[in-house]
Amino acid sequence: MKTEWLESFIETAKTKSLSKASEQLHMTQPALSKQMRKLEEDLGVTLFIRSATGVELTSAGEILLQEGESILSSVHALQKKLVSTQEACDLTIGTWQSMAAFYLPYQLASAKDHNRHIDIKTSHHYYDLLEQLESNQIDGALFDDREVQHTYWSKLLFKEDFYLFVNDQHRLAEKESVSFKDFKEEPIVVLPPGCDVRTLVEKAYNRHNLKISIANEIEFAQSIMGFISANLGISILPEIFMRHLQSSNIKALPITDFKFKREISLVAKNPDVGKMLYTLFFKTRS
Amino acid sequence: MKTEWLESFIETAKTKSLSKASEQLHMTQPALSKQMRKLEEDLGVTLFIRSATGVELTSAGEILLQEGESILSSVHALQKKLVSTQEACDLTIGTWQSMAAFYLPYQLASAKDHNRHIDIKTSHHYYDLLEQLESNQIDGALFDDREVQHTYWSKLLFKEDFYLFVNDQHRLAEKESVSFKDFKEEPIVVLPPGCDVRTLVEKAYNRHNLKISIANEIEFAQSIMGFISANLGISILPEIFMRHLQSSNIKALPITDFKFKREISLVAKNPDVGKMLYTLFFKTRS
DNA sequence: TATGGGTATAACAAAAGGTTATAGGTGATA
DNA sequence: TATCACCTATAACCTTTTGTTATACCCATA
Repeated sequence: MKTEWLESFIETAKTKSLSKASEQLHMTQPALSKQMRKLEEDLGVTLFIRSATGVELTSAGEILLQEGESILSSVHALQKKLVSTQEACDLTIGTWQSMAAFYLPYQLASAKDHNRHIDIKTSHHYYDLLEQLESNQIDGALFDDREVQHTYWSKLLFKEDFYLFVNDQHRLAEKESVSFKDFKEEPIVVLPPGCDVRTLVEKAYNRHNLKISIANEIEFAQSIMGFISANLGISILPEIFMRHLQSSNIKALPITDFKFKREISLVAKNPDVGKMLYTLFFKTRS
Repeated sequence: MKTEWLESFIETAKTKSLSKASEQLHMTQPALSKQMRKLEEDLGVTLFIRSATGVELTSAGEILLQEGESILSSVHALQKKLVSTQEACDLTIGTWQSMAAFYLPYQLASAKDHNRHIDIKTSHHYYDLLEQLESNQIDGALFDDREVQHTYWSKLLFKEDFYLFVNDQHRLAEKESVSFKDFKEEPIVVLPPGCDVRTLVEKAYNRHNLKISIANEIEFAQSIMGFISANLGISILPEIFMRHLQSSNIKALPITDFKFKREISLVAKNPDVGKMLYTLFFKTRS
């Protein structure tokens, strides 16, 4: 049985007329006539006595009119409750600014059929993210958690390579690709410690027994791009920063001997919430 | 929203699996998958977290599982109540045996979509029918009520002519039609007084200033046919008796100067019940 | 007896709901 | 780590439902 039929029935019973009710219900009279036949068939009872002057209720119809309304209203109440409980748990995702700028919006946009509000909170450090997860300020976090001790639910989303970002006037800008020896002496602009990019870059330098020479430490990745654009420095950043680079004077060069990749995972305290976030926003759709 | 969706949801929530639930519900897994998407869309909430290992409920789903069952059961209870109140008022129709034999069964059969039990009670006299109407032993009666004083609801169903019924060996059997002068001397077999056929036949004789000559008075119309079939008499009966006459040795001849018609009406004490009976069983369908 | 308001039906178009076939993810296991 | 069993999602297709318009018919009434 359809609740819509019940609504139609109640209107029809009240107006004692299929034609009048059909106007109220914004449908045609034959459509309503069919609906009411369906309802009678479905319930197995005769609800109306139809005549050329309108319809009147049978005794079964009278009962349905009384009790149907209460059923309908409990359905509506339930629906309201469901929606509100869902709204009550609007979701907040914490991550780096780069992800918030270049990745998250697209993912959120790709999930059309959800009905939740998503907030995004950006951080500069692991421990900010972990703290916010622990205190339920955020429901999920996006970062490379391989070097981080935690007991949360986690799910790998994607891996990405690192590139050397240089101004197109830089001496290396002509090259197709670079290796550590090409720039090992050169100071680079880095993100602050506690961010996965910084950790991985340091690991890569260590692996080559090189000591990283830091030109500047900048919290906002966007500012690093500004530095490079002004030819004030170079930097090592993951692939995601290449987006929106087309019309700029910055080049991203593959680093042949940078063996590490960044692996962004979705981390959540509550596994159910994590799975839901994953399913709704990050699962690759065909 | 469809109650069927709710049932499907509950089964799915309980088995935590679309495939398993779909078996229980006797449908295919993709069909159930579609249903649950529809339900989510209709309610505007996410009910499941789907994964390759099955589904789990979101918090909205948990609530729906709890409260949905009670809604479903109240719907089922309501339906039961409706059916039983309708069954409680099974209908009884009173009429002559001829109507019960040649007319009523076809009318009842032609109304396929009702769901009531109809009883038929036969009588030989007006006052039996009226008494049973008054005492609610019958809900409706079929007879020609023009000569009967009553205050009930009434609705004309059809009119029919009278014919002279004779054995095919009878001297009049060769004629295409007859008039009163052809048989005015001949005694006829009649139904007892108090039945509309008898009343109308007497009126017709009176109109011609003839005195009816009664051969036999027989309560059961069927027995009259036996009399004629054995060539023991002739009779004046309405058209309805011509049904099932094909393979018999009885002929029905139009009576050219029999001006009266029988007018069978549906008579009911309660107008609503009358209208319902009319609508369900006697209204001419195109 | 024409007319206006009521319901039912026919014919058709659109939407919903089902089916099979198949893809692709996940976890257990050899 | 390859494979298998099992899960859900999607595509393509067919049938049923549900809506529309046009029209017939019934009935009360002016």
